[in-house]
Amino acid sequence: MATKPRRPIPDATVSRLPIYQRVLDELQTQGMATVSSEDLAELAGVNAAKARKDLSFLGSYGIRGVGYEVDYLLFQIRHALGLTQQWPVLIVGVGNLGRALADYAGFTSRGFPVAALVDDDPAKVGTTHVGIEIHPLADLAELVRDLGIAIGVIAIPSAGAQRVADLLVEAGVSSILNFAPAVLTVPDDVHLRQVDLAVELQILSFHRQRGQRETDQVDSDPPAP
Amino acid sequence: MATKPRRPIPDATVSRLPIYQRVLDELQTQGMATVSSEDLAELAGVNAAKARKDLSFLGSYGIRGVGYEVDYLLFQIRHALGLTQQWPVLIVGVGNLGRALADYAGFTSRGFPVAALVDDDPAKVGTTHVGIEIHPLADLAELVRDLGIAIGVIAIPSAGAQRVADLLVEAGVSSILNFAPAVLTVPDDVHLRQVDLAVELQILSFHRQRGQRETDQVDSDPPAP
DNA sequence: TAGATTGTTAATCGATTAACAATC
DNA sequence: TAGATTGTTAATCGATTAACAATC
Repeated sequence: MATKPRRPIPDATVSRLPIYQRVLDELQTQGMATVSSEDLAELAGVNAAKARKDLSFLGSYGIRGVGYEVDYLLFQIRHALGLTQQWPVLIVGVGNLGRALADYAGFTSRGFPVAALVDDDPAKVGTTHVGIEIHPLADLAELVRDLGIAIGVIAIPSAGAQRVADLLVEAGVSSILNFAPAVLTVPDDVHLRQVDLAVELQILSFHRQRGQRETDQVDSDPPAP
Repeated sequence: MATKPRRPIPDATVSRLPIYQRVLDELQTQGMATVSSEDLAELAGVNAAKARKDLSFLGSYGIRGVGYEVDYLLFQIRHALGLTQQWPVLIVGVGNLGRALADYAGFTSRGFPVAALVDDDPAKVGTTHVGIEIHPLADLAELVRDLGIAIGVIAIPSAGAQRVADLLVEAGVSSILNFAPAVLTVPDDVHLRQVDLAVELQILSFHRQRGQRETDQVDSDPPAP
C-alpha cells in the first residue's frame, strides 16, 4: 500500500510548532495527560481552529470528544521537526552570548546538545564552560568532522561573522544560526537563519506606538455636546 | 487640509522593517548614498516587488530612476517603528544572557539604551556591568519610575519569570520582552513578546530534514533502463 | 531625450477562521 | 446514548508577485 500523499506542512504552521511544543512541555511537567485544542490554543496564544488545522498537517493524532494525548502529540511534533534524533551544535564565540547559549536549557532539552565551543582568545582556549572544552578556531574543521556537528552557531561580534561563516561552510556545516547583527552570504545549499536580539524590541516599539496612537484618538474624540 | 488617510502598515511589513533597517545601517556604514529596491531586496533576502510594496506603506520616499536615499529611508523606517525617540530598557537578570543583552550593540544603537540592570544575587548588587549599576529586585518599581523605563526585559530562568513579569506590570511597565522559555500571562493592555533562543534551531532542523528528504527522493528515483 | 527605477495595480497564492459533520 | 471535541470544509482575509504606467 502506498503511503498517503501528505501535503507539505505550510511555513506558517512550521513556525508555530515550536510554540505548541513549549506549551506541551509545560503541560507534561504539570502532569497533564491530555489537552483540548481549545486549551492548547489559549496557552499558545492562537485561535483554536488554527491549532487544530496546524496539528492536522502532522496527521490525525487527536481523539474526538477527548483531545490530544500530551506525550504522543509531543512526539509527533518532534518527529515533524526532525527532532527524533539529536543534532550536535558547535558554538563559535565564548563571550557572554556564547556562554548564555551553552547554558540555555532549551538547547539540549530540545535535541540540540552543545558538543563544542570555539574561541579565538588564547586565554580561553583549553578552559571549559559548563563542562565543555573551549577549542581554538583552527580546530574547527576537525571538531566538525569528529563530533558530527550538524549546526554551527555564530555568537561573535559582526566584524568576524562572515569569516566564521565561510570557515563553517568550508568545514562542511550545512546549517548556520547567526546571532551577529550582520548580513551574511552563504552558498545556496547552506541553511542560514538570522537571529536579531533587538528585532523583537523594535516590533514591540511599533505596537506600543500604535496602541498609544489609538488611545490618543479615543482621547481626542470630540466631547459629546 | 486633512492628513491623507494612510492605511495601517501590515504586520508582515512591520516584521520586515527591522531587516531593511539592518541592511541600510550597513549600507550607510559603507558610505552608500542611495540604493535601489533591487539591491536592497537582494541584501534583505526578499523579492524586489515586496521591498517596494513594503516601503510604499511608509509613504513615497523613493526617487524614480534613482532609488532610495539611504539616510532618509533609515529615518522614515525609524519613524514608522516609533524609534525617533529613545526607549530606556531595564534588564532583569544579570547572568550570561543579561550581560550579553546589555553589551549587545544592537540595543543602544537602535534606540533602546539599557538604563538599569536588576538582579536577586546580593553578590552582584552594587557592582556594575559595562558601566551600568546592578540594583536589587526590590528597587524595581523605583527604577522604573525614576528612569522612565519603557520596556522590561526578562533574562532569568523560567522558574521566576512569571513573578518578575508580575512585578514589572505592577511597576507600570507596559512592554515586556521575555527570554525565558516559559508561557507568561499578563493583562491585556501589556505588550508581551516572547523570544525563544532555540526556536530558530528547530526551524533550521525542519528545513534540513525537508532538504534531506527531497535529496533522498531524487537519489531513489528509478534508474533509467 | 533615453534609461532607470519607483509606486501601484490586479491576479494569484497562502493563511485564517467559523461552522459543522464525524466520531470518540 | 448524550456530551464533547476533533478534523475538514469553504468562505474570507491578507500577503505575494509580475507587470507596467508614471516619472525622475
